[in-house]
Amino acid sequence: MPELPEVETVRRGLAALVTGKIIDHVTVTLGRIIRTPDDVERFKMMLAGQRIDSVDRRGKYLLLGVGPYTLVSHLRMEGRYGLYRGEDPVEIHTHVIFHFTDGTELRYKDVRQFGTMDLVPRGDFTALPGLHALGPEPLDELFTVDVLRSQVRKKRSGKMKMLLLDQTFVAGLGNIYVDEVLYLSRLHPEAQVTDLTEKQVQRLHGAIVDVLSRSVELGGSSIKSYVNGYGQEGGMQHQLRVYGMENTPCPACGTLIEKTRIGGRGTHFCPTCQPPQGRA
DNA sequence: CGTGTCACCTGACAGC
DNA sequence: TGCTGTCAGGTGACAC
Repeated sequence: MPELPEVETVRRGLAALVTGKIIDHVTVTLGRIIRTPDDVERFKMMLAGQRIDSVDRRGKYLLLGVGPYTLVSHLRMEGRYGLYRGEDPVEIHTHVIFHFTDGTELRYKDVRQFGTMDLVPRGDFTALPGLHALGPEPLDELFTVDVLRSQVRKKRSGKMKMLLLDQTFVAGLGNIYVDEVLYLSRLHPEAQVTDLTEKQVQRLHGAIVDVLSRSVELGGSSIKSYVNGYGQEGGMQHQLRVYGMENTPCPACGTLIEKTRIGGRGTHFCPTCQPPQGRA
């Protein structure tokens, strides 16, 4: 489900819905979701009585400030949150429920059960390598062409598709937006990182910022099941140029969009606008 | 270090 | 109808 724009949309919803609420107690019906601490009972004890005082995001991670802790939540493929009244029937695939003192509940649902929660000392992410080693935040004003260039120059080899999926390179891109960014940059997904020209680095920077910021504005892409904290779909799926558009004409040149498999991930591109040699 | 494969799960869908 | 195989927005472990 979620890449940066979807997680940011969820974050905004949660910030409005649960900031200031006090957790009375927590119910966990699928212990696997809770990674830290390793004892689920301890997880529940630590959260009882705490107030949610912030909802932030880093890359694809949601960061809830709860008393002396940060609750780090990763939705992986299909995790989603919703605010319910206590008397609302609990839907299938609900695995964690935060019961608030006002009678409402924040529920975490996850069909594929891939999502994770880690409760760590506030701001201390050293025990979470995936979060700790995250690359620059692409919608931060500090993410300049210079920053992107230095990230690119760190790489000795590799294909563009793999580079953009690497969360230590730039945080928050996933399979949808990587394909969209490569299309807008006119780069073939198998182009070699080391072959990037200065001009291509600049185009890449512009494409990353453009695609992600447009998607955040539209509330993300709803491809299958994604909805925000209010249960609403996003609007970015209607603006995707190549993802999921195989065998339809490229909006720029009319060539049929192709779908292949690179690094095990479905990869969509226009063979004309994104030639293998990567000139233009 | 890079890359390919698999595993973690369930559900949707195509094809037989 | 039902079976089988494939695929899905992510990441981490593992083998070369």
